[in-house]
Amino acid sequence: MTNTDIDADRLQDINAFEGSLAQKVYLALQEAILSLQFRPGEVLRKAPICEKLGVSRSPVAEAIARLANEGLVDVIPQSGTRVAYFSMEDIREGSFLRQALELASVAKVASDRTEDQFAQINRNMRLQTLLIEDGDILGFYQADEAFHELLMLFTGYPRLKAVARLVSLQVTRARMLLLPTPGRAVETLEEHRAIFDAIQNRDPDGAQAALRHHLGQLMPRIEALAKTRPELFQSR
Amino acid sequence: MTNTDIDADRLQDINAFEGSLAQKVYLALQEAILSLQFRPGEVLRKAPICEKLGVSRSPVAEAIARLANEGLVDVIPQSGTRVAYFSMEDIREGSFLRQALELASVAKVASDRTEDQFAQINRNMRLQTLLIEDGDILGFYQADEAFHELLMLFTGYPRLKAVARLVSLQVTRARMLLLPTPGRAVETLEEHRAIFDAIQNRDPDGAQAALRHHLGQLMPRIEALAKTRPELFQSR
DNA sequence: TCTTGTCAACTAACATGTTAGTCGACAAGA
DNA sequence: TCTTGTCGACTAACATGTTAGTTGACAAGA
Repeated sequence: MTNTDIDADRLQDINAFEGSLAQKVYLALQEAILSLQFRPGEVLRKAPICEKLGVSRSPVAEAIARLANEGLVDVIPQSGTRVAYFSMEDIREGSFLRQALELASVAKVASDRTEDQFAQINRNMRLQTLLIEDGDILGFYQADEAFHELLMLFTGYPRLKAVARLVSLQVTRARMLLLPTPGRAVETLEEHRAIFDAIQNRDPDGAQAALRHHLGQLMPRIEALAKTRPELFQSR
Repeated sequence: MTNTDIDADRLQDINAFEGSLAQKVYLALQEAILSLQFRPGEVLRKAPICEKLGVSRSPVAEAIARLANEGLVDVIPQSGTRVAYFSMEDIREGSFLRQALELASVAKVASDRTEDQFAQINRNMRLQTLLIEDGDILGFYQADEAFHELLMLFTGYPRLKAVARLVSLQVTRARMLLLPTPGRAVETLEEHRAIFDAIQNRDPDGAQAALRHHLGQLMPRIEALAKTRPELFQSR
């Protein structure tokens, strides 16, 4: 356990976020953890965080409690808090849960979609195509996320998106390690198109199959990371 | 909004639970809300709760924050906290999310189950049968829950059960209004048996279909409540 | 070199003090 | 009767004080 570094003050300004102080601190810390600015195993010290952000211990304590609940930090009572290591078990589970939710969503959307909803998905698909044509990988990444969010949004269940995000936070963090490539983007677009076609045809089973294939591409790429970057998966 | 009653001190002793003070208070309050001892619309006052439970405001505040996050209470900032009303939208969503998770689980279990796991499910099924033979409806209710928990447990994903519980808390609360009947218990057992048979035959699709049918029985019965007990679904 | 015991520094958890904002009762006026 | 404005009681959110428990460094002894 030589890796007991202390976190520095590489935190965004708190006012970049909105809500209560606790909410702001929570978002700032989560951002830092998910973007890997805070690395697995690093110790989170409350006092420096309070000082840096200019708030008292209460909102920081509440924020850390939420992060612990999400599994992004490990709290050792009466001792300390550290950024959670990657865990393949957690990531596999998160992937499974997310897939379960998205499969149910896409089936419902394929069945129940309105024409207006379809038009919005269509627009997103054309945007994806456009961004790939321009080689804007980062933009495509965002459109990709928007595509999945649209599917969940159109179920009409407002909490769905938040739940899906919650269960797959570890997956989201792990994805940060996968550098996006043009080749993979093209493949992704094709997989999205298969889902899109099934939705157009109001084919729930086809949409599920296409989505299952799409999401199935992710885990093998993350599994490979466990061997490339073993230090991030340490202990646990 | 004439229904601004104040909550009384009908709370379990805190030491019936374990964990930190905040955890104990959280569990005690959640218990009271889910069991409908605290009724929708009632105002939660911190001071009496602190006094009754013999703790300071900190753990109570943390407990209420968690309940708000789960949607069991509505916090009006700088004003007050009240027990959330039932909302058909919330309940439909919870049911959808739970079904999504359970469908994925049962398919995986039907595919991957070990003989030992099957034996445990088999034992639970025989227990259910036994309890119905004896007319022990309450016991059957618990075995029913254990049946579903086993399915989630055997996926090998430890958070699954907690997530499923989290997303369907409103459904759980609503179920408290459905008085269990011997007739429904017998039907339930038959539906469980269909799932069980598909698991025995390692038939994921069959298991999903059987589970879908089983879970599909619940929502219509809850929908009926919205007309029988409209006061609980008020406003929102 | 390897234990073992002590102790200081640090922490989470809890208690308590403070503040700004909301709500409802009630009175004054129309 | 109905509106309107004031004021006090209450609240969530935040700041700060307190406590008990853990950890790790280090020295004393084997």
